[in-house]
Amino acid sequence: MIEFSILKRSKKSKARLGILKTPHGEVETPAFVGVATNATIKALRSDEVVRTNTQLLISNTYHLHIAPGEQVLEKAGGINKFMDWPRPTMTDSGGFQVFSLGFGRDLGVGKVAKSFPGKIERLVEKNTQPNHVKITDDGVFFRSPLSGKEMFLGPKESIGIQEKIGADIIFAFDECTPPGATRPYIVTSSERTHRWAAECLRARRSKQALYGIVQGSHFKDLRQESARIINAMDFDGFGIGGDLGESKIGTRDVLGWTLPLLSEKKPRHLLGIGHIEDIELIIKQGVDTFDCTVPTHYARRGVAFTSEGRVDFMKSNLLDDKDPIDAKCDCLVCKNYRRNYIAHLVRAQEITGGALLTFHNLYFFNAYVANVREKIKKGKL
RNA sequence: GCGCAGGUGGCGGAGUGGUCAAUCGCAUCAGACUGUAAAUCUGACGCCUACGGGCUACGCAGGUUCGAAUCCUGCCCUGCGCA
Repeated sequence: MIEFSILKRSKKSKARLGILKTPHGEVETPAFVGVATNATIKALRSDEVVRTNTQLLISNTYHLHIAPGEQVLEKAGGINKFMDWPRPTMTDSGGFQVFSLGFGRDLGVGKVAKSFPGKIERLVEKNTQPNHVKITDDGVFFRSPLSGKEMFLGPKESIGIQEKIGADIIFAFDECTPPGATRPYIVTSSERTHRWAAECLRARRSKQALYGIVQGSHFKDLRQESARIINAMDFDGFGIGGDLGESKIGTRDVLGWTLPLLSEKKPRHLLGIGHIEDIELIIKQGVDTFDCTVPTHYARRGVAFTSEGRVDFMKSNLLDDKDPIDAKCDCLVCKNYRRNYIAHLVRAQEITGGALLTFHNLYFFNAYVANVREKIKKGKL
């Protein structure tokens, strides 16, 4: 059960300022969503995550089903109580794992094609299957990369698991299609995703908000068709998933084709996109929420995002640097710690290094988006 | 002093006659990362290079051999044991 209200529509772009009300409180949109795949922002306590001003978290059906199992979360009283997180939550359906453990793994790529120049030498043709995942009309057979155990996830299974996990917002089970998939592949895959979307709606018993996911890769007509089909169903909001083209322009185009076809009254979530340089671009197209692993993931690799760009704390010259991570940041880490110490921790592989950078990066991303909201409010964006 | 073990690239440590500029790990350097198989992965890592290759190297100095990090002799050094 959610309520979404739009406070302001930009005159300069398709950006909108809104409030998303959930059983666990309100979210000011546009909002960054922290990725807590395994019911945690890796390296941080939930109370610390609150202090990064993260408003909303997304966890993962596939991972929590494998361990500890959704029953554990159900018995714990739902994911909020389980992880002592007081604010709103989402769960992804496992649709991304169809890709990441399937073609993504085979091809050695992520969902953003341009990140892997020259790597996608093999097109994914219709009727081909990935090596470690089997996609059928009813759902997907996975083999856990950790245990090797086989499991099946389809629309009904995903919804059943997500209901037990108990997030405020859940997603329809879809196939996140790989970059390099041919048009015939996308046609077949999208049809299946649409069928699954309808099944997810039928399967839902809870009062959780359910978002349908638009696919269609970088093909304009397929994206538009998918948007129309998903929009016609009784979803509470929308996810935009899959391959978003080979450049920022591609991403802008896909959103430009898709979002105007979706009901204005319902929130739109862009799945898995959000480098700093993407944020204004996607918000200007009318995205309300978006999640991205980048701030947390890069933090554990020793990279901080700052007002001056990325800073790699593995570089030895930072051992002599007595400045904070970002002089313009007022997060707890920037107030209390200097670069030389963090560089030492990162280089010595001390977990505290990753934790401090995770805190800063999340704070920085949230502050960045808060500033974008401010710009919309002031009519600057 | 005697006995035993050993001295290999920044470090640890393989190799014990040719396929060795020398497995591997660490460190170092560079790159990647967008609904997290991810505190991960990839590459470089003696010197020079017109990228074909060339040069110097396995404690030091000699020797044996077509050929030595690998065998022999002497020396130096380290650890352990016994005096």
